[in-house]
Amino acid sequence: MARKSATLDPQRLDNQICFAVYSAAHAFNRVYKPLLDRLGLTYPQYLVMLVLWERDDVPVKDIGEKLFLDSGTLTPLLKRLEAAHLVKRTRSSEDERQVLIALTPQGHALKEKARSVPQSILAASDCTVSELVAMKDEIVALRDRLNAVIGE
Amino acid sequence: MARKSATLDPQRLDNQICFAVYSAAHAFNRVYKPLLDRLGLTYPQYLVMLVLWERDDVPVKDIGEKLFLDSGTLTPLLKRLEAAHLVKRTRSSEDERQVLIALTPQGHALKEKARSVPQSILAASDCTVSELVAMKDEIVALRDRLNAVIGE
DNA sequence: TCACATTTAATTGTTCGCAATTGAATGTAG
DNA sequence: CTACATTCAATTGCGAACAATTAAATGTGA
Repeated sequence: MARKSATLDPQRLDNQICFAVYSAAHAFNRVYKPLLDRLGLTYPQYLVMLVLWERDDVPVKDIGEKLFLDSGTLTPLLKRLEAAHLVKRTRSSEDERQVLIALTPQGHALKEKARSVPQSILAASDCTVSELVAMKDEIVALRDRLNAVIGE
Repeated sequence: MARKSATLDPQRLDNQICFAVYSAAHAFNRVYKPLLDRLGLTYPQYLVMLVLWERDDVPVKDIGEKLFLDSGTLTPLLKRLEAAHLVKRTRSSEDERQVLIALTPQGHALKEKARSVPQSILAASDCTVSELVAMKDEIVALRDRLNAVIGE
């Protein structure tokens, strides 16, 4: 068996894009932590709030589709947000299977307090906005190709 | 307040690179799942095995530094790998604080069975090796910049 | 040598993330 | 209208991930 050079060996940790993505996600999480602690949010909770700040009063399913999460993750998370008085959960009267998530006044107000978060992340990233946008678009395209394979 | 256009609003979910990375990591995990199920590994366990296939008989701390994980994550994970007879955990005689992780024969043998995993991922990614390598390098550079900020 | 700090893994408690299942509501084919 | 299938949220169980703490071993300075 021909020994592959280390820089090409596909079974080597440092050659795997998945590990790059995995470890970058954790690095982001650690940068976010102190910023979100001040808001009383975890990172996944922050993502849910981002969704709700764009459009309020949405069923759990819609949040799940945007974030690629299921009810097993969202139900307890949303209950914690409700316990923190940031959202209200009400069963839809039109379709009683659905639970609608609406922001409370405190939930709305938190958007202002969170306004500085993205620029702090940009600073920590230490690169230009256009570079980040380009990377983001590439990563999203890769993610969507991966998700397409899963759907088969 | 001037309303920002949606494509520039930094508080919008789809404009955030962190969400791109976060959701791509989950997409990778879902692609890996059926492949790793056949090996009896979870994705983090697979990462540990990748480390050990490169260098055996290493302390927990070294694994943690490579994967950016701490003992709170690794200790129970390594105990599960030990229960699956893939590794052996022995306290170092030179430095009794350290626990050395060594592959069992089954652990070594699993490397062959795992050989096809990277190419399956490459196929699912649906892009060229050079594109993936370029993206990987960009993401690693970003990760390292983020980790540098954390260390301050 | 002795006191003190550092290193290392383990432990505890909380929160994600997902598979699998459940149960209720809704949609649909005959 | 009645079966049957589908949709949706909730639940259960397991495996990460991490903060905070603990305990033991080792290193260091006076």
